[in-house]
Amino acid sequence: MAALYGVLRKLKSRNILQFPYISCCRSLASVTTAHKTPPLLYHANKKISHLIRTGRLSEARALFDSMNQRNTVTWNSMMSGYVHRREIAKARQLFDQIPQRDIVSWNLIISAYFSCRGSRYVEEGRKLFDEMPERDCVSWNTVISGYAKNGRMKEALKLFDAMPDPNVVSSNALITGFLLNGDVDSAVQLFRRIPVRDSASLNALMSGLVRNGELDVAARILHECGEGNDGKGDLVAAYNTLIAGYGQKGMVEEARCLFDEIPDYQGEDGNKSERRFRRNVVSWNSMMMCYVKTGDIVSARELFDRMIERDTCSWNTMISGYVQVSEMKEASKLFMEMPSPDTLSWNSIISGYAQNGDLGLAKDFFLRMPNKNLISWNSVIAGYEKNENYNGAIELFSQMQLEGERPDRHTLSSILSVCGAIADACIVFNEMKLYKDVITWNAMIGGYAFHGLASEALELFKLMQRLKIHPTYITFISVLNACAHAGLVEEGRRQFNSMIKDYGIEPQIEHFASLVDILARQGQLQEAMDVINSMLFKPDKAVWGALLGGCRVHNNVEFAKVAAEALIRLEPESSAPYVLLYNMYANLGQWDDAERVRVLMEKNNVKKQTGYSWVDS
DNA sequence: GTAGGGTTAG
Repeated sequence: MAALYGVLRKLKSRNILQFPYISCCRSLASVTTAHKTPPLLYHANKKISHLIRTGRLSEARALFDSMNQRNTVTWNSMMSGYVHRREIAKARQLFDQIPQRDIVSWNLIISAYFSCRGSRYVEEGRKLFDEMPERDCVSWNTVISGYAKNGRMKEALKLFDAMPDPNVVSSNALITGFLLNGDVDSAVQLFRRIPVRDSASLNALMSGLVRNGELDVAARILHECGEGNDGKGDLVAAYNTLIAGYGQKGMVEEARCLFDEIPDYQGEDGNKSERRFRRNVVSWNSMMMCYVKTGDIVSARELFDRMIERDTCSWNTMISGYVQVSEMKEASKLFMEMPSPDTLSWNSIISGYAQNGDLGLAKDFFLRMPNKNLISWNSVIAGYEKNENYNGAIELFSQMQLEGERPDRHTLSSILSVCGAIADACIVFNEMKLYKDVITWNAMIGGYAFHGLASEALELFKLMQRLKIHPTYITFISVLNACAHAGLVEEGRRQFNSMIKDYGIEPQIEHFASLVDILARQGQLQEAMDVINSMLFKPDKAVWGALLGGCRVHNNVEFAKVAAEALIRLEPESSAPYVLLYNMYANLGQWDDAERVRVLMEKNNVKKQTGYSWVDS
């Protein structure tokens, strides 16, 4: 046994036969651990990992704390629970306490740091990687994919060149990274250079190409890889990705063609059936989703009825289809019929009732659901807002934060619109005596800011400060928004700094977006760009949108191009950035550039939405 | 117990 283990170790260090090795090693490891580890400890470890896999982290921790004997596997399992939840401080605490760390302990903590956004974490992860006493290929792959996921391809490539045995996993990570940055050519080139590709290589390439709107390239490569390949089993996932990609763009016919290319065979055929090229659940789900996207609920249902094996996602897709066309009866019928509804199923039903004006049922389901998440709250709050039940929305908004759920931009946009009837909101606010906490203050300030009543928002903020009510990061989003609307550059900067210095609130991406907005609106575009470059966050839609908005007002094509390209990369299907850029070029008489934008839009199959004009903006 | 890839909800 020991000799065999040694041989496998050597193979591993040379990176030969990754997958067989890993599966071999897993079974072997469990055999050896079972031999050496006392049975009680062995079973306790199993239980911890089971609890973590089923999301019962606190139970796992209780068991961990109660154990009087632990080995490194115990520590690592417990750590992995925190890593999964991105609770990095707790993971680190455990890591620092482990009596005997092994490579897995190091790999775990490093992967934790790299999976958090923000360069501070990346640097810490890298520091640990440099410090670790011994590395295996997982360590290298973790760091390379970590850099790639954070868009830092320079470092990723440098490590790729430096690693002792470059392998297919790190190549796949690089492909993903290139495509996150929109670098299609490099991704395709690297893909072609991989000596022995596996199914994940093709899948990484496919999903990236689809995200970048390069459906033609994706289709070509997919068919190239399929030719002369009789073990086509691995291709199904790639087909599924492209089918879904066509669906996103409403190209149902192309999707259906691909779907029909996969042999229609369902059910068991006894031996090694998994490796055969045939439709699986995901293929059916993806095709169904294409129909749902275009509102063709009949065709979707046809597929649903033909499926022999349905999973939760099949049910959810079908339910969301009925919700979309407001057939709540059928939606809830399926919900009742389905074997085990998950959080997503509940959320679909709740948002369905909420959107269709049945707040009572929406709230009923909401109260009954077992595991609420942020989207559950957002769905029901959005429902109250759309149905003009403002008090209800604000009440839920408060309740949500009392239960420790942190609002995001979806929540905020509902709650800001809630203050749509600003006079009503004001009355409600003044009448609230008992329940006026920081959250209601936030809602009110946000309401003023949203309606461009900047001085009212800032006044209220000052009053709040005088009353010694501690503002939160949400308060500052509204305050900064108010400054943006009122064109108060200096005030905005001052508030941004005061938030950090006086209140110790770390700026989030929303605050940066506001700051960029403030500067860009006043034409300080270089300063706005400097802010973007200085952020630890990867700029998102709001940030680039703010910059683009400023560019438009101040007719700055140079920065507009940068912002529009970034937006197109983030949301290739949205027509707004194309139209904006087109109009700017047209205004300046740069017709060649304008035409290029129009062609690009056509190539990406983006439909111009009503409400945007080619001529006037 | 650690690294890369496919479908669904606000």
